[in-house]
Amino acid sequence: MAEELSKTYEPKEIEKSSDEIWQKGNYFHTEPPAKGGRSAEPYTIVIPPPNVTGALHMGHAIDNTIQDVLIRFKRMQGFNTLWMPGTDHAGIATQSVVEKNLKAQTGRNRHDVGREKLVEMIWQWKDQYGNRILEQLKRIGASCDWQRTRFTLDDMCAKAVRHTFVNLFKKGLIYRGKRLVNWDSVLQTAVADDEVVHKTVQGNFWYIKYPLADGSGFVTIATTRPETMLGDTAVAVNPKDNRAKNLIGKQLQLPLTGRTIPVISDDYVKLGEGTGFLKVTPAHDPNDYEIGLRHKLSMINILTPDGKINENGGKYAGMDRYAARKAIVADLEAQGLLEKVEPREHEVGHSDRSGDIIEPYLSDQWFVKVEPLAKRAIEAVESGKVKFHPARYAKTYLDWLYGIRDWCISRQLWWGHRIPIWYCQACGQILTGIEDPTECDKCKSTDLQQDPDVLDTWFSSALWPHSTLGWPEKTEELKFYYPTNTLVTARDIITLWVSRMVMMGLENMNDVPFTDVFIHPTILDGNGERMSKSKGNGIDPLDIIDTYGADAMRFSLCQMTTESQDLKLPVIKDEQGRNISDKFDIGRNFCNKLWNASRFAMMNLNEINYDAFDSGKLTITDKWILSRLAQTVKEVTTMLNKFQISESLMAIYRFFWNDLCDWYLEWIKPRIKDLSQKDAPQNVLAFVLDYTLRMLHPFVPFITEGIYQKLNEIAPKRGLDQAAENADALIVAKWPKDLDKLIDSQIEDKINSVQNIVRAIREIRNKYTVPPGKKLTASANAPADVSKILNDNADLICDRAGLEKFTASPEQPKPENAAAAVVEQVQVFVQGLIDADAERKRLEKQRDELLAGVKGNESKLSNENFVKRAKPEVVEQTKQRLAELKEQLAAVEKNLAELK
RNA sequence: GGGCGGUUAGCUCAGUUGGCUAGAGCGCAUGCUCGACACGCAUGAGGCCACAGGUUCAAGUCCUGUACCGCCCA
Repeated sequence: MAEELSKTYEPKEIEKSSDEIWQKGNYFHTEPPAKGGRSAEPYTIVIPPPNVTGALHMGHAIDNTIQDVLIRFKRMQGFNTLWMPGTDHAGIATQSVVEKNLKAQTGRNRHDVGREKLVEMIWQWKDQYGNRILEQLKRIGASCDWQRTRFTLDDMCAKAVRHTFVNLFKKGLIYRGKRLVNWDSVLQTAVADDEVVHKTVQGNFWYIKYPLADGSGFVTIATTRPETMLGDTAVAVNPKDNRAKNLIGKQLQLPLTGRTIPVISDDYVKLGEGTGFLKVTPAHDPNDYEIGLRHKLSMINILTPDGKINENGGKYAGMDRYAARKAIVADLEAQGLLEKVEPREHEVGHSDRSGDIIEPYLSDQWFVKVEPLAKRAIEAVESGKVKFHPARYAKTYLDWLYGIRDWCISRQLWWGHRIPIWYCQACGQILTGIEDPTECDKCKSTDLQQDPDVLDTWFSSALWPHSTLGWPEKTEELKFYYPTNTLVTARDIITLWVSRMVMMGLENMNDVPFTDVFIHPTILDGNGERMSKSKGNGIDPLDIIDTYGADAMRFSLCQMTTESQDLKLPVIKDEQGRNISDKFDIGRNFCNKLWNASRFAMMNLNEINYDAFDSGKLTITDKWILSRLAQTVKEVTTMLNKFQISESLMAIYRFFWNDLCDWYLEWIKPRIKDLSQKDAPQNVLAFVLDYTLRMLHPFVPFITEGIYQKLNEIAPKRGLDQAAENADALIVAKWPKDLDKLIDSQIEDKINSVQNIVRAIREIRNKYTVPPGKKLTASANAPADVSKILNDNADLICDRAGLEKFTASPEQPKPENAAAAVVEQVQVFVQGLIDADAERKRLEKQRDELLAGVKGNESKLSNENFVKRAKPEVVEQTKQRLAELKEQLAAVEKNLAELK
């Protein structure tokens, strides 16, 4: 005999026991059919690899909950499902954490300890904290195939990176060039465009005079970065600028340097803006760089890698760039060349990682020539091979790819995939290869030196969907699971990662990496701000799990996953001072309700006898709940396939709470205790509970698994026409299907009428504050067909409305001292209630509402154009509606008149 | 500067291709310890759908503009 469920829902216990069941059954693991796996259609998701030394935050929680919902749904539908987990080495983030620690603990920097030692330290750090986040993901129930966990720096991924680099290099798609890069002077590395955040800062516009070399006057330029004048190689004007036209070609004396520079004309200078004269510093400004190329200007670098002025800065050499700015301004002022200073707000790029102001900096970098790759990636989305959900995000992706620029892939870091390029020290030849070269293929020298830089982390992440499956080897996994199906991620990563995966997938595999991209909302705090550690407004998912339970958190997150782009979670503090949010109440309340409804079921299913059950003898309520179940299954299945996470969950919520708990469970209470009647409601209840658990399982896996196990003990045989196949565990139970034959709209209409009568009577009871235990008598005046339905189901009405007697008939007059209500075509009379004032108030309110409805519909119908142009069925509907309203109005008015 | 969103009940959000009296959860009010559940039950109050125009018989929904908020790209 199975024991009863505990009185209150204890998430911790059930999370533990359910997880044990899943581990024991090894249900998360999968193999392709060629290696003994289930032969079924594949369904694959690759996890967006979180930072290996990161910690779980709400973004991970929602992202991975959604992936788990999809994977569990597809697993139950019978697909051979693979959810590939893993982590990303996060080059800059990880290295800078270790460097910071090193500095704090020993005062040394990376150059003090050297490359080999530092990399060793980072690996140690990774071994200590790496996978912490994966352990955390397990707590939210992520059913990843953990046996396949990958890391972007592991051998399998490294091999893919090497092959990709060499292939692209040989195709001429990787090249080295001197380019202006975004330079982070603190981390001393180039960073990608997308690692630069633009912030508005308060600065100045310095107006500086540049004298003409012939002494005939001067021109004035304005700049926010006066120190860059040390690298100026021209001053530009717009060719159509009449004031400046005659100066084109003349020489200027560049102050503080002793150099002369020409005045040139270039369209880039906008007419009528600023002073009309633009200083050109090709080595330290992207626009000036373009101008420099057009006019073949020399490019003078004035900075050292750590942000100081270099030897080209004359007397300012060695000064920090901001100290130099002060000194230069002071010197200009002393020489009378500073015209004025204006405070000015302007945009300045800051490093996402170090926070330092980014300097455009001319240096040798490796680039991927992206255009040919981008072309195919654009085509993949435009042709519909890759679909975004919601569809509007395709535009973000396409806009970025249309305007794409070459991708700087080298990083001056030590943590990452080292660039597989060697320079021959004897002849300068550049070598690469799948294997490390030992001698120069040109001069046979063995004096080779590898490029010190590593690759951008996104380079390896871009390969994730195929590298994790074993590419370049033609593994069974790769053959079976690639292309994957769905990628679930946030919108801020569409350009950075999604587009690059599509490009690389097409390049290496000649096929897209996934067919659907689901973009979920970004989680913000109650003020609409991004959650972050520094702001202290972040919510830790583990705190939520401790407070509410993992299922409650999942439920709430899914319930909030609509098509909106942001998801606000107002933050409150709990007693321990932790950040939580009462938005999770809905999930906790739901889980508690599910637990208790199941408890009720278990308490009443002990004597269940499947063999005595005759599905031909179902009552109207049995048929009704089965119809509602079938309808819900249909909707949920459709919606989940369209990524409508919230809508599908809420459909189950409404079915479970508003149909099953509010009505069906109450209606069967008397029957289930009656030995002569109990077989039908018990078996229907077991069946409905079973199927409800199945539908809910992807969303709230722990609690549903726990309840399912109990159900298997208590009611091992269950089903309708035949006993259903029970699974050992809910996680591998079959997703409900083929229930459409149970949908019966006539029965649903009948029960709906019954419910409306019950609600009307309850309203009267409430208005008259009738004690809940007091039984009343009620009657109804209704057309013959409706009367029949109501009389047939009088016991259902009496049970739920607290009546001892209910009868309906077309001739029923209003009894003395009765309160009256009008519902659809029915007048309900509740006897023995005699508060004329309250009654009048209630009826007058209803009369006013009806009157408004009548007027509205009448005015529509008196409009010729409406009758003429609206669709006939709409006109017909309106007429019918008006007739109904008028009828109800008449009934209400009659009742009002009789009150006097 | 360019692009994409958002603005609906006190709060957080739904609202399919325009068409019954615009919905949910939380919160609020009133009444409820009847053997599943007070993390609950019943009932109720609460909306100029940001603003201004336009299209249409009909606009929360489509179009134009304005304001504010957010994100992405430069």
